[in-house]
Amino acid sequence: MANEKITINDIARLSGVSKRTVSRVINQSPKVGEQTKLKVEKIIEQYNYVPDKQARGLASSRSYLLGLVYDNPDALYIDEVQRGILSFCSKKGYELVVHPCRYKSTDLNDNVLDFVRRSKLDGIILLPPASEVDDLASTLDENAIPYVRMVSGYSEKTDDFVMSNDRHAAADMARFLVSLKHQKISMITGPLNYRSSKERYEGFIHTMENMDRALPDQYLIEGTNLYESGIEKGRHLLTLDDRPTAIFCNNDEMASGVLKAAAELHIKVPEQLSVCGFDDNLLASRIIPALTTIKRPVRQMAVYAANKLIAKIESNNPQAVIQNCTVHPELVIRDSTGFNEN
Amino acid sequence: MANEKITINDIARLSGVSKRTVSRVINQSPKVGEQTKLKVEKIIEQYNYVPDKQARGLASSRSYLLGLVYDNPDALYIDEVQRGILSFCSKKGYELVVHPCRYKSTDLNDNVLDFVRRSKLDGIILLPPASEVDDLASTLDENAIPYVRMVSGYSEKTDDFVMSNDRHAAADMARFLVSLKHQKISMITGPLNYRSSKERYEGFIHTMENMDRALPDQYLIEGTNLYESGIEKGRHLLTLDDRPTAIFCNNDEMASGVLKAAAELHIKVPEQLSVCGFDDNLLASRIIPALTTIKRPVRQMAVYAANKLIAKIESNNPQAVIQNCTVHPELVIRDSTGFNEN
DNA sequence: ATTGACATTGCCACCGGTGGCATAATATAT
DNA sequence: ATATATTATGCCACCGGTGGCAATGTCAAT
Repeated sequence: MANEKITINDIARLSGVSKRTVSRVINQSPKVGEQTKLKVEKIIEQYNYVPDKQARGLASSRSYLLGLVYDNPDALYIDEVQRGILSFCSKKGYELVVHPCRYKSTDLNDNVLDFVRRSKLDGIILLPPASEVDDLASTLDENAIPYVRMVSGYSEKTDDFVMSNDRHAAADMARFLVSLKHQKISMITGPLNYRSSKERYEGFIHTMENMDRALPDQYLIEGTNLYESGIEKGRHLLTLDDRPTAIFCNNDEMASGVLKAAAELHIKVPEQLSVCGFDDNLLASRIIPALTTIKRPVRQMAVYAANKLIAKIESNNPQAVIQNCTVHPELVIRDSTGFNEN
Repeated sequence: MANEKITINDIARLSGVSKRTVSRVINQSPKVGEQTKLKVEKIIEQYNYVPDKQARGLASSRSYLLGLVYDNPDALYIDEVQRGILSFCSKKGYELVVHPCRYKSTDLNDNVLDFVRRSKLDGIILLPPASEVDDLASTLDENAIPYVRMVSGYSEKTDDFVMSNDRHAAADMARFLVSLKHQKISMITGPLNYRSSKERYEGFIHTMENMDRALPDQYLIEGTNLYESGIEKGRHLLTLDDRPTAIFCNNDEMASGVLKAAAELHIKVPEQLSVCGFDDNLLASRIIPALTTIKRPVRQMAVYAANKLIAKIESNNPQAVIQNCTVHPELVIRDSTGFNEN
């Protein structure tokens, strides 16, 4: 099966047409006669011919390579995203090139531009928080580089976005905790300059306010999204004179930290304290007690993103791009939350 | 800075030599006059010229793309490997294309071959368990595709391997548990057809035997490396009439499962039971109690692998390849193990 | 029969590099 | 000085496709 490599010239000769016509068949050009097309396709099939990406790229300045740009320490999230993208793009004949970066670095724009140019990527997918940097998006626009941004929140300009409605999910969490009769509810937010953190924060506290349960200042703390931050802020909250009975964390990492702090202080979860997170990463189901959290359909988002990006690349008219891609995370109730006993 | 793209022809014209000579400079050919070389390099520098990978690839059948082939559900491991490889290969001008696969599928060989051909990859890195399939390695050899295999264990044919001495590390664990005065020690192995599982298994039980502490049959169980398997086998072991006081698991995933089972059965860790794993993935430090485990220097292995692969690709003589790459995992003692109290 | 419009196909240059060989320049031997 | 080896450089074809345009064929309209 794995013969010597066979080129467009071979196919042309074997099917008795010019290579240009074969090229047209490959690219599904409409201006090819029906029977010619069938004849060529048959030969292509028969010899298992696949066009050479490099040659194609050189001639048409395409590479059939997509880039994934991220600055996110959450390996579980990254892995899920990669698998989602690959599941879609590999069947479309694209491959995925990965590119971790430092989203805060001053040369982020140049760095990403370089990345795209060096491998002539056809387009890139941006993950938070890099996806939140509008300046980067502008630069990509200026250079006519197709891209899709995965973000939390929503935007009118849906063309370039795949969105997750974290705000709504955080509101669900607020209602859930209240339904468990908690009176003293606290939240450890992520860095509020991150869009996702802000969405979750606002969704949560606004809902609380609407139920006349506005969070007092000492119950509202900004963390860094890291485990260590969860421990630190957890310790702080749990040693307050009037400690909360429920803590909602911006992500599972910090929620794990809070569990750690609670364990140190011999506070029982969920009997004396309810803890919940956001993401539903692997940790959430493994840790003891298993975390009540919010599951983001990350893989689904990644599939949408790949779909959208390829649509953008392959169509010259932007209308062809699939429409609004918004995804709804949902509450997953496990063992770290319970009725308030007081 | 980001001018119109500048090609080898521009450089040739600007520096007053032929493009062939510029090509020689780029490729560090020795047959270029010293001052010519300097002159051209200066122009290249000045105009920030980078050769086009596709054109280069088309002409020389190289792509400057490396592939990463894996069938491993451990996202943390994969992420670490990716970052390790990238840290080395990006500065050498290579990019990384990722390719999850099903290592058991009957068309693994064809699948991987296809992957390599479609994108004309210069070489690939294989991760366990795919790296353990000798048949795949043979196929790659036959097709003259450069590759490096990351494996647990050792091999005489060090050329193609980056190895981790898991056997030795497992022996350390055996000695550690014995030093804690445990008498009834159990092991949940991974699937013994995996090389890594076998190495850890043998390192552990042989060391136990050498200390006259051979494991009785009922304390030796084969698991699947998955969390659920840890729960199931854990339950089984902990409900034996004469249950063990220490359980060594082939990986952290299963160790987490055992902790879960222990929690269900109200067995206190580490007071009544010591549990330990292998890998030191994120979970290990986050779970409560934090796991005693063995840390594999995964990133280091990945860097070695990239280094070795690129050396193979770039040199025609195999001697240039860096020598023996063996890495030594080490014991990390945390809170899930303690002195046997009986 | 002639012409024009349109659909189909082919020809050739070109994308940006590298390989092989010829040629020019310089050093060494006779 | 001349022949000979050695080094440095240039020329041209080629890698495997695509773009633009010309050529050919078909059919309806004049």
